[in-house]
Amino acid sequence: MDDQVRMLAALSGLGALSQPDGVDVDSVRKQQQLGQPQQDIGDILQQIMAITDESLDEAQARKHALNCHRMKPALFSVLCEIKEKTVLSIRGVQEEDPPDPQIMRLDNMLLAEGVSGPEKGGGSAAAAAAAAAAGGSPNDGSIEHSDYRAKLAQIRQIYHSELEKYEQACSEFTNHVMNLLREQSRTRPISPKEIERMVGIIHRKFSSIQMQLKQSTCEAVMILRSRFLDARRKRRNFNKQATEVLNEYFYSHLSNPYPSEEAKEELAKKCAITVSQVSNWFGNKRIRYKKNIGKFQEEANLYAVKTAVDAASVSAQASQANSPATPNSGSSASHNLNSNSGDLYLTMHGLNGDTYPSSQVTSNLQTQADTLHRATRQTGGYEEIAGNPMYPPRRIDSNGSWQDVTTPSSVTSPPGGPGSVHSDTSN
DNA sequence: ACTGATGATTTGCA
DNA sequence: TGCAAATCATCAGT
Repeated sequence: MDDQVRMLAALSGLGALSQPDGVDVDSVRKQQQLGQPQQDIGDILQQIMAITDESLDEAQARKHALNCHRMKPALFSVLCEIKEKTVLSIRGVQEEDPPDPQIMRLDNMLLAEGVSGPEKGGGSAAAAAAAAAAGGSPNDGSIEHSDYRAKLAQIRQIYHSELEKYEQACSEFTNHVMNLLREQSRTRPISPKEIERMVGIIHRKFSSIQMQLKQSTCEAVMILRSRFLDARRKRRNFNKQATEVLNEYFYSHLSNPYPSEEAKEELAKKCAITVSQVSNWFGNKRIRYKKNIGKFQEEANLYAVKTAVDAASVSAQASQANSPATPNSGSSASHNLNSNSGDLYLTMHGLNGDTYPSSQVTSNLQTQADTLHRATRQTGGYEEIAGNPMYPPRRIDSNGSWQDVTTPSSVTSPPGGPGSVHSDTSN
């Protein structure tokens, strides 16, 4: 306690000594020049410090006495000057406070993502971009779109409610501190500038909380976006119809399952997927078929039936239109995606050694296919039915090429032959 | 939770 | 550049 008194006494002296720095202490000097000993100030300070040791009533009485003391204004003025000087020196170091670039960046980002911008629709552009980049069918896109928007709205809501809480807490705390300072300003010198500075400090402290909030919101948006933009994460199986179309093409071009660019485009259109998805599908299919032909044999036979039935019905229609016609006239007439004939039809045709009246073709093919289907189920493997004429066994040659064991590839997939829309035979 | 299927990506090759 | 092969990540059935 005595130390403090000495310090304060010294401080009061400092006020007078600081004269060379241009600090105006006229009032003190006047008091001193008027014969008031400096000791008086020391006494007052001593009394102030002693207040804390006394009971409340006593302190109140002392306080009143001090407030009425004739030296009080002088002391107050000295303290104000000292404080002003200290504050100025602190301000000189700390006060430079340009808008935080980090906050600005976060604000811009939140605005761009539609989190902090005008209500609703702000995030639609980002959502659309995400949905578009994710690819997939239009339906899926819209589902993703709404899903994305819903999640973004959720983030937005959390952000705004947290921001509101933050602002409320900030203003509450500021008010509290301001009231406290105002209250204290009655007993100690606190200038409005000092209050202002204190408010600034509080806001800076709170802005770090605000930055954290903005940062985590940005992170949440980024995670959300990456989830929607990363195609792998949002992988959806193609619908049944699309898979059927692709399989039909694959198995009807088994000797050379490499669709040309045009064929890919047409398949993509038919399946409502992208060309690259078609490429991916064929890439995967080829490799997986090659790895485990037996596993796919049943599937192959199923599609054989399907394509054969289709081909037969097409040829039936054709033969009805032009009476003396062979069954393959219909299928070979068109060798695009709709034909499904490929080398399969030739196989089926050769199987029976003769042409059928068109009305019988379908049922015969179906019967044979059923038998084969059963056989496949019983044997469950490619090896056992390798001799099955429904699908001539394929082998992968040393180059990894697709080759027909029974027929050279030049025969099964001639350029421009039935159902052959080949782009690359080098594989 | 486990597992096989499947669409997408990566890497290396010709 | 297109492909094979390996791998990843998710889906979907159990």
